[in-house]
Amino acid sequence: MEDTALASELERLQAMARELGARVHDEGAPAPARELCGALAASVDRAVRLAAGSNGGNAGRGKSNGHPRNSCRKTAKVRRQVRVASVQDTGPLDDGLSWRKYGQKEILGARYPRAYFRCTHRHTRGCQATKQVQRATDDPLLFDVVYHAAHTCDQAPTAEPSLLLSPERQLPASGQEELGWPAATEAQTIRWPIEPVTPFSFPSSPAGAFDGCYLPASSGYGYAATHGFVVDDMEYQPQLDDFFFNPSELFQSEIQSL
DNA sequence: GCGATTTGACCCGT
DNA sequence: ACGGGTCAAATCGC
Repeated sequence: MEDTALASELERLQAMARELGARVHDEGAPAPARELCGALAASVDRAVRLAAGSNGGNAGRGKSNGHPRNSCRKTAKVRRQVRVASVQDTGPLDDGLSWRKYGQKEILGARYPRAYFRCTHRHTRGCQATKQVQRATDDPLLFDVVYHAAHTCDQAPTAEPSLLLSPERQLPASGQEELGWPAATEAQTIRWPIEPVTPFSFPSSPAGAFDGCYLPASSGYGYAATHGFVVDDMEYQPQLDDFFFNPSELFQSEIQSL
């Protein structure tokens, strides 16, 4: 998406978030709903700032470690990069897929370490899917999630990208056509452990944990976060539109889960 | 006991 | 030599 279009969409989202907040407040919605709206507004504001910083095509991406991604020797394998915003600093990451953490490294110039995950079924089914998750230096509530390869095991992402805010910018034209990505898009939902000692300790989750709902009905982590996405992939646009035009439905499901 | 996580060591590309 | 990615033993939790 071009930057101007992105900015336009974000402005619309921002306006709707404010409108929603006003309505929720006026109609005496439950406190959790009002808090959620506030969190949404904060997340949108961050997204707008990021988009503003993306003029010239670098919306915070690649800034996390101070090095352009092209400098990474494995850049060619990068399939999708997703910048994820967590409104509240609670709850672990969960995308409905089964990931197993196999490493974590301090990255030069980055405040937070990078965590490495691979598919739980790597050995049993030979699934080569991996992802890297790193908290953004410039905004601790944002996460850069980089997916490598695609899941070749049977599991499919069950979490729909219900809160994709906006494509951040396009990936370099590095052969997405050969990815074999599942038809269902992947999404990240942030649930943080409260003030984690190590920034990345995302318990893997069994497929089906979300049951198609953007938030599970309950969680031992105490759901708090509304989750924003800033995605580097145009495939998310239809879901973006859904969110833009049906935000109330989304929040209804969230409120019910509280 | 089994599977997941942690973390230091090792490997590899630049 | 350095930095990023992965391995694998130790540890933890259910």
